[in-house]
Amino acid sequence: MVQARQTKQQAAIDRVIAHSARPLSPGEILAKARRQIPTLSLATVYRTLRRLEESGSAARVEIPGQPPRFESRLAAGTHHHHFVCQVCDRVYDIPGCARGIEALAPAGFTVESHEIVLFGRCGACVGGG
Amino acid sequence: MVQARQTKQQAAIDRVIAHSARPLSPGEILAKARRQIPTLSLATVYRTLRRLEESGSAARVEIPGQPPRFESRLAAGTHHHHFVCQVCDRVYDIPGCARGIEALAPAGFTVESHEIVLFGRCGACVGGG
DNA sequence: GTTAATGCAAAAGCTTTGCACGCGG
DNA sequence: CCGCGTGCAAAGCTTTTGCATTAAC
Repeated sequence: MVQARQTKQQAAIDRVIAHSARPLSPGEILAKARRQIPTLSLATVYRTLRRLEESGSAARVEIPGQPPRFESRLAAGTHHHHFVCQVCDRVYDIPGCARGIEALAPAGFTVESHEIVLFGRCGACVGGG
Repeated sequence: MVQARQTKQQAAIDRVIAHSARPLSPGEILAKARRQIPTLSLATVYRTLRRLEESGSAARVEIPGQPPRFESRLAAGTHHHHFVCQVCDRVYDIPGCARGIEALAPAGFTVESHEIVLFGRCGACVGGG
């Protein structure tokens, strides 16, 4: 059912996400993609992100208290979590995962997935007091 | 510094949160509090929630992908996390916490706080297939 | 009597959607 | 050519804010 057309807008958005080392918000994606396609609209960014998300090319990253961000599935790889620097506001990918975290669920509950977000100071901001 | 006036709106909102076993959204809080104060406005709910949050009486619970909810500090007690049932959409408090979770942070990073959300099926929904 | 808090409504973000046109296949 | 994808603008939602009034102290 891939009636998807390979438009340059979509390609540009895909490229922006793939090239980013960290999850980007729709606005950031728009700004970066407009360097390639100045007429790109925010609506198209949202529509394309939804499509990328559904097709599995991009993953939505929800940081509590912040607007949604998106990252490339390719760049992100597999299961991982996120670290939010409260100083520079950057969001980092964390490769590992806490084993046995599902044991936290009450008896009789079934855990299907989980989300872990660490807040603190990144390496660049720890030194800065 | 406490120039706060003890209004019945604030008291009602506080009561609603304190009596709830799970985090409530601003809209839910408004609906419940209006049973006591029919003229209560949503704006007041937001303003009061902000005050309660600042004073430490209430805590904001951010579930990724969902609007913010609020719970009572008193009811919630201390450090805990949340379980989101993907069937009935309820949010449960989880008493425990994964020890050593801060070790996930990259070297040189400082962790100040963290957020854990489990997704799955609650006890009531596991049986329902 | 002061003045913080409220209620209404308008405003401000962010995200979605309707519609006509253009481009991809 | 056919119709999906785009761009624009308007609509929807949630949250915030301005202002006059109300009520707490």
